[in-house]
Amino acid sequence: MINDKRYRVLITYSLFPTSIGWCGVLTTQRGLLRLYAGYAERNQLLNHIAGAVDSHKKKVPATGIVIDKIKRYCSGKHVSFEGCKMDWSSLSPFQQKVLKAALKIPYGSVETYGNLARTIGCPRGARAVGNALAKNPFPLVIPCHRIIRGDGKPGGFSAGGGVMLKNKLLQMEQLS
DNA sequence: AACCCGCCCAACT
DNA sequence: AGTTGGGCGGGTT
Repeated sequence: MINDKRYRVLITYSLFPTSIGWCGVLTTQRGLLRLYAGYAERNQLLNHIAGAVDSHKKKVPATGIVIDKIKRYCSGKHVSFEGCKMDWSSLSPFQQKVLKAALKIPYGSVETYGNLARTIGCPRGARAVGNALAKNPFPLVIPCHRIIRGDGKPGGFSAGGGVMLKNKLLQMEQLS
């Protein structure tokens, strides 16, 4: 539950439908706080948001740079999320290291959990990397779907649509 | 000090 | 191709 004092200031949220399902965005003045993607039902998403933050939040229209990028990405466009301001304050140093390394994997390419572990100087930390990615608060923007297992299988995906969505995103990027 | 994991690798069948 | 078993490191309770 994100109900820390430091978040009490203001959280805004928006919901919007896309080709990969309902998506949602939570923001603070520090930037993007959390992103949701791939929900079949709007209410599902709403419940997840309700479970993640307390009542100090305000609904705002689904507009803005980040949301526009997400919409374009979901329609199959080659979108760079570079420059998106994100609120990292609730993440551990290790999670930040993993997510920032994942951020560098370009559109249309993939990397393995093991290799990502090596690039952050943690050569036997593949599983720890998976653990950190499982809690990625910014799916799509931080492309955790581009990280797959060493044997070529997709591995897991904890955002809205599960592994099905992971495969769909990878397929979308190959075709662009 | 136990668990739990979006893993990996070698060694099998 | 699938399965098994040991090892792994970070996070959570």
